[in-house]
Amino acid sequence: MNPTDVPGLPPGVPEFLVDSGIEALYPPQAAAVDAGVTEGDSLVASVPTASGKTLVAELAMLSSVHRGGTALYVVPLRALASEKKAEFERWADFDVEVGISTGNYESSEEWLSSRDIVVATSEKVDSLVRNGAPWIDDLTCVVADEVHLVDDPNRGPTLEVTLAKLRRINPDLQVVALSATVDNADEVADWLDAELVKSDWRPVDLRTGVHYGDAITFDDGSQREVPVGRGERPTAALVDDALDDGGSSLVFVNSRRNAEAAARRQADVTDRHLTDDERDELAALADEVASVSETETSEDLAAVVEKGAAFHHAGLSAEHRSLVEDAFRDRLLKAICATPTLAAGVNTPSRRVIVRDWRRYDGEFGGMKPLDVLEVHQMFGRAGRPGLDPYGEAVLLAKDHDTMDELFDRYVHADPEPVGSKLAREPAMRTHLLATVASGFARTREGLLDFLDRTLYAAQSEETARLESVVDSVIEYLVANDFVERNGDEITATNLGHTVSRLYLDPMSAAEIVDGLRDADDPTPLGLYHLVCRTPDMYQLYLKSGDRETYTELCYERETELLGRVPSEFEDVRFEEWLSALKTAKLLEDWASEVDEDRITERYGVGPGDLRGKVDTAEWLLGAAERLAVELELDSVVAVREAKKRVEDGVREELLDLTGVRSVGRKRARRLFEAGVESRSDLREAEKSVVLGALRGRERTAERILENAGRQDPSMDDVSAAETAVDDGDDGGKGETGRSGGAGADQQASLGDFE
DNA sequence: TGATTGGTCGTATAGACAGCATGTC
DNA sequence: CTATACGACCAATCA
Repeated sequence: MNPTDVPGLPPGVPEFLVDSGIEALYPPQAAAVDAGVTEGDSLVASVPTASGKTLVAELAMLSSVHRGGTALYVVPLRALASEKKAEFERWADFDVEVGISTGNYESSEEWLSSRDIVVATSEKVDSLVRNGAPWIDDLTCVVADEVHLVDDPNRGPTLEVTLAKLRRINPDLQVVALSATVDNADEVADWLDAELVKSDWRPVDLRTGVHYGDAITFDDGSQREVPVGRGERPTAALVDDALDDGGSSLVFVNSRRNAEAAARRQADVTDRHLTDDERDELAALADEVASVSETETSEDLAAVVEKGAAFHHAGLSAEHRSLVEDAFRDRLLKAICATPTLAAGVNTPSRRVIVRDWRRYDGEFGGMKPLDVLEVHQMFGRAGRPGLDPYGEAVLLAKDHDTMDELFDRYVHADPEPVGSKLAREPAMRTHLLATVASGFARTREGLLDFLDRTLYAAQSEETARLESVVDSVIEYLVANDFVERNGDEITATNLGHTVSRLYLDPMSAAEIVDGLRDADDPTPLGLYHLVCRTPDMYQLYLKSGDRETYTELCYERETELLGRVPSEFEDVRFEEWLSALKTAKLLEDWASEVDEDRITERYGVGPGDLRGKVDTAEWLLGAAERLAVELELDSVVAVREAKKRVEDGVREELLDLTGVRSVGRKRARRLFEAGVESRSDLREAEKSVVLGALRGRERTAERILENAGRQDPSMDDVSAAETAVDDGDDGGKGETGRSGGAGADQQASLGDFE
């Protein structure tokens, strides 16, 4: 089928497709068109990664827009949202405008409602529905990307419920669900009243196999010799072998530490294959990587990047990740060693994929648990770059013959697991039942059950008894915590319940916060950080060896600051969790006390990405706590707001006025303060030479800051920097800056003890 | 003698959405 | 209750 044969597209689009090299549709794409995706019919496409799913979605959305509608593209990750938005912007010439809406970035409200295509995460869509965004009612087409994630215990139910709500709001809505190949795609299609297109077709040949001894054995029985030298590791031999053919490698391992260690070893291999030009480019890239942050992670990454390899995991900052991903896509980096993040994230295809570790530690399982077939197949799916590689290879590693047989059975010749709804789990129910009541989708127990009948859970499950019993116990919980009220049969959300639903909080988090704040007289930042850290919406840090003692001690030392009653050290299982929350809270307190980033990452054994993540979540939760305090007219509002501002800017109290000035962050604010410029008004009146000195003689920066502070004459012409007492950043590892009295001083004492 | 190999022991274990209102060094 | 790999350390072995 040719693009010109596709009905329903805006004029010019088929020709545009042909011009951009798409002369014939891939078979699954043609099947989707035959099933009516461009004529408003719903569809489930269960096809391999990189087999042209995105074009199917684009055809559906373009045709829907052409008929005068608007489309929504739902993704599981923020990074994917920006990737897709950029991709869809190629339709700008056809008057199709694209907007984006995620937690950290959003096109403005009225602008968004004028878009033809909006890209958003499933949580954001859920939140938009809860907050009654008007344009949601006018949608004509929704695309759900990676719909197999309904199986995810944490986030799957959100996708499931959101799709159910969108369909209820608009019964004529066209739903296009894109899925990896799963066993029971037909059930998903039944649920969505959609046609099913199922295919194994791939544009680039994929060969999967197992390496054992000195060769890879592929699924078709063929072999490729890849001898492993004496003392050499199989992974290194495979990376080397791929490079001999001019191909890159993507290695999946099961822990961050392994990713970093393996990347160091691979770097020695990739280093041997570099041209002089590549070496220059890599040196520049390494500099860029190193300058992202002054942390060990940054240095370690730069050290391997220089040799053409990299590691990739969630401890990296967003900048690190995109630098690595882009350079790998540009074929500058020859090998990446990654945790499973990469398999689910943005598009990073590679000639060869090596799944080195196929088991991962799982605390609940109590040991090393084999990865799901679906997960491994997702990794396999990264092999082969369309248009660049003649074929892709995915290889598992076996160290003995039995393992080889097992891997063939378990992964190479196996079908992926069926996906199943996780909606009946209580944490998911808590959030979604409250939201369903609060946004008026149901007003009674029966109404709730009726709504739930539209979900995948109901479509998959014969008996509803389990669902009913979870619903009942969750209603009890919501009533007991004053989120909903019962009047006879009717269930309505209280004001508090409405607020919690709109804030997108887990009701259990809200209950914890409300309890803690009610108990609080004059809460300290640490007390508030601990409060939000022990909610289920915050992932806590692990306790490492020795941490138990450290934080038990800290817990007693600062017991008066902690909100609520400390669980008993000896009787209560919650004590452990209380300590992890304390460790996490302490990290936030360090951050809000201007401890350097590298100091924090080292002290808590986390990466810069984790630090950002914790700070981000704390910001969100403290913002929510502030709103709750306002709602309940509690005295702690001011204390919460200040604690929030301090994590947001990463500074002590006395710098908050300065960091309120645009382009002044934690570093510059501290330098200015130390030079005697202590507030926004000081900035307007201070001696210019002092300001310039504090800013290390950066004239442009100084001018910008003075201007932002509202100074009349910001010009730095003819001003020379004054000497300042501030030491110059290279502070010999002493992260804690600032000793000036006020609120900071009493905290300083315990900080010292903590070392 | 120094380099390489081989054993034990201790230790640590993937990921990341959301409100609101704007912007680091 | 459940596993495994890595790195650090130290001892044994070989050129």
